[in-house]
Amino acid sequence: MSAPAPNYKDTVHLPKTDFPMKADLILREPVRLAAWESSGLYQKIQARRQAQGAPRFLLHDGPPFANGDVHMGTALNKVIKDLVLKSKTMAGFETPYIPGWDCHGLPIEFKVVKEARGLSAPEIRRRSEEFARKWIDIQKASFRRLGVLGDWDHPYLTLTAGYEATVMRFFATAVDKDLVYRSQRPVQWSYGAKTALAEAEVEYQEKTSPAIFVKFKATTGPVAEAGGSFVIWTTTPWTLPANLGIMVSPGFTYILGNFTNAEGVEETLVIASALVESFTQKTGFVLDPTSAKDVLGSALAGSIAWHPFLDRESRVIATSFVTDDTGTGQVHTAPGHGMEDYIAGRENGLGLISPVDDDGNFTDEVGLPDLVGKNVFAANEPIIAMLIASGHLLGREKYVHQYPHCWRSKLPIIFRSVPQYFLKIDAVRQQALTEIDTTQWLPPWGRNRIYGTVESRPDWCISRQRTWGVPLPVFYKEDGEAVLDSAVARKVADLVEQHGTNVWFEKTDAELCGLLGLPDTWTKGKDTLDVWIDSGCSSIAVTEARPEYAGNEGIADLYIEATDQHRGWFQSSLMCSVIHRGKAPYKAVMTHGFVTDTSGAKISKSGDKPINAEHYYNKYGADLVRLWVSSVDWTHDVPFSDKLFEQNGEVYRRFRNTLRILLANLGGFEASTQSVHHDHLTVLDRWILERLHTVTTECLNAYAVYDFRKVFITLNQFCAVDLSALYVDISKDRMYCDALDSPRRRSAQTAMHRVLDSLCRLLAPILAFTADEAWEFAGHQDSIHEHDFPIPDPAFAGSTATQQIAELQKLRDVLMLEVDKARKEKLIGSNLEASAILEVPAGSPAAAALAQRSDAEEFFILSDLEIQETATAAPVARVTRTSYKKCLRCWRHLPGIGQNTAHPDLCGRCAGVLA
RNA sequence: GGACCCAUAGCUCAGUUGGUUAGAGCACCGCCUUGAUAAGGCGGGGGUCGUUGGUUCAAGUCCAACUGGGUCCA
Repeated sequence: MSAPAPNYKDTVHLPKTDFPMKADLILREPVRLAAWESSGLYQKIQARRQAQGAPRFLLHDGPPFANGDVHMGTALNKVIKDLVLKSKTMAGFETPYIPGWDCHGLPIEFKVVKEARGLSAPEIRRRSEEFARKWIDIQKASFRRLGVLGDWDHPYLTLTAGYEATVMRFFATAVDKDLVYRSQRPVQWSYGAKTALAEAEVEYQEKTSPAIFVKFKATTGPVAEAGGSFVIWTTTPWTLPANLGIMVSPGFTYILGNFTNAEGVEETLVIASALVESFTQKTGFVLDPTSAKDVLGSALAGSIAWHPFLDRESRVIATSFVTDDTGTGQVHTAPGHGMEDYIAGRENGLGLISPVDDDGNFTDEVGLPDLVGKNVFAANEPIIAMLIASGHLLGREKYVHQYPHCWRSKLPIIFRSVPQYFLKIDAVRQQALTEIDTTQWLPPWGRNRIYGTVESRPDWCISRQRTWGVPLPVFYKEDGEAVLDSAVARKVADLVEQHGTNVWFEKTDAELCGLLGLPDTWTKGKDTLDVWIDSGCSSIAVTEARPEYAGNEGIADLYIEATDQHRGWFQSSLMCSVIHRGKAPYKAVMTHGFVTDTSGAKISKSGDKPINAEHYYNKYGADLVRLWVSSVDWTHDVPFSDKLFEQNGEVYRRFRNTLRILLANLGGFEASTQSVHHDHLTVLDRWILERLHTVTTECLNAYAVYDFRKVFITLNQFCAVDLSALYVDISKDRMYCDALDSPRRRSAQTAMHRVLDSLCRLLAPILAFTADEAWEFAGHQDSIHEHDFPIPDPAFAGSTATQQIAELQKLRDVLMLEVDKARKEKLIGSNLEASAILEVPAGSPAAAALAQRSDAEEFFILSDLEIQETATAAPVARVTRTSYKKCLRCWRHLPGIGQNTAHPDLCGRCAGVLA
């Protein structure tokens, strides 16, 4: 007879929102991005700050090389920059961002030349530019897709005429300051790429070299008087034809004595005393102790020895370059083939021989007809054979060491002397070092990295024998004399600014001289400038020149690149800036680690499979990539794997669902008219706002020091622990079942509204798309990115509610343990079916926290709770199944159900709501 | 060989100026929930904090050495 129970579900205020649970980032992000771009979001953001007269924060973009896809390392770099910019923006700064690309250089030219041999210089350059522009477009699309905001329509490119002219004018400045010279000097030469290489273009790889002990007959000095020979040890036999000397250490003690090997060969030799034992071990020559005599290195210096296979003397000199860890304590010196050899040779007037051509083959100058035209490494064995034949080889071994290789051709480099142009580093070194110490380095150990590099770096070889680059603006007279004239360089720069650098390559010598008003017999140089000069000039060509940056005088607040740039761009920028304006181009420099595999080994390097960023933003969405970046410790290398990346999917879902439930609970809430004054908020609401105050403060502090990981962790825990597990769960009863405008419900909505607003703002730099989406569903017409970070509300700076809730949480833990036992014993199912007795020590803080019984019941999400103050030392809980009836609307089991005749199945509260 | 960095749960990491029983997220196991549901809640297992010494009433935390991993430079 009884009528079916009314369906009370329709009377409950369930959360309601159109904000989708499923993110569909791959579909939604591009739509939002298009809206940002078509509305000119970046420009609006900057314009707003300009109108406010906001302070400027200038992040100068380091130009990635326009070559290849955006891999996770590139994405890491760009997203970190964007996190900095977005957070600085929201913290109140004007943050103009002009992205750039490094366009010239060997890697591009290498690919172009590989595809087609025998191209003319202008054609190589045309194809190189096409190649660079293709990759700029591809990379640009990736960076935009990742949500990086900036002036993408007006980036800076090092290949534009204006930029190239600036580079030439910088060269002119250096000439004016007498910092440029031309010299035959050993340079690191790649015969694979046929060019000199910069420090940063060299990578060390393991190589096995033939190490040999070679006898040099003494002709004068103490060794000659004993009828003996000097002995050198070298891993580069091919440099012996260029030998002009033997270095010894003046302080070492040398043993001069008779040595005999197993075959009975007897030699009178001189060996550093510390190395006699290893010499014997490696060559089999044993010293006869009775013949041994000590000679000090300083006594050997000045002797003359004779070259083992050329009709030439080799002078013994004393230097500080000799070590006693390997070899014989006597160092083969070929000034044309090594930096230390060169310095020693110059100081001692040895002269210089460098009989090797661009291809790494011996020239006529080598003095041995059989070797002419042979690659130097292929000449090692013939030279060794010759030494054996003449009896000059005392021993040989295979020697495995780290040897410098060309970063492009992967071939071992050689030291070779060719006429090159150099920048005098000594003239600016002290200033550069001083500037390093006025710069802030993040992390701090970066200071030592660059300081050491700058302290020890030799003069900067700035010429390259390449085509795809800025021409080195020098001419040569008929007799070959180079004209280093800043006025000429500036004229070339003006010409280039008008017509582009191709004019240099397309015009004949005579045409060019005509255009520049030079004698028509002069010829143009064939070198280009090192690309590190290009990018090193960006503070002149961009930071100082772009109107957006006017007023900064070329000094940026921050540079951000990977840690390898300490010896790359950070250094070249510093040197160029010190030469140009006597100051560092940056106030602070931040470096991040490399993306590595999970074992810590470098990936995203040529040779290994690069991890393409496109794969990840197309599969998971840009916000997932951004979230991953924010979760990572950029001060060290960043391990990466699919599994690690996907771990963040769970975190993302938590953020999204937290935003969603807040939005859903706020449906129909008018904050301006329906908010509850903070004096009338419930303890629970007060508590979450106190937590929000703390979280906001922590996040703002973390953003200020670029500690995005701290923001990530703080917000994740706030959402997971405070909001999801506690606040949202606990407030459900009043949100769903109270009257729409009950004070407790409005109190919760007041708090939730604030939490949502702050959460969107704090998340915005990281979840650029999702935070904006939530912002839209919260009823805003504009973008979250046009707003500021939340300001912590001092009304919630205290901790009265926090302390009270902390007590309740402890009691909750005790209760939940028992509730869970009861559930596992099938005594109850839902927590609301429990009847709990909680004993707390009388007079304890816990007892005080329970003073508001209804708050406590709500907090524990229990309907039948009895509290007893007892003499127990610690709180104790007991749980049974409740005997109360269930209210069919709010599902709590309460006394008094059935008393309302209109709604016999409802509790008093619910009946009241429906009345 | 030189300089620097790192070492805490299966994974990624927190652990403030040394001070109760070392925490979080993810993963895993069990239960509840169908009114956040391609969600949510509760409970659980799991760590001799790289090793060995030292300072201290007290060390994951400070010092030294060592081991392992990494980066840069020779």
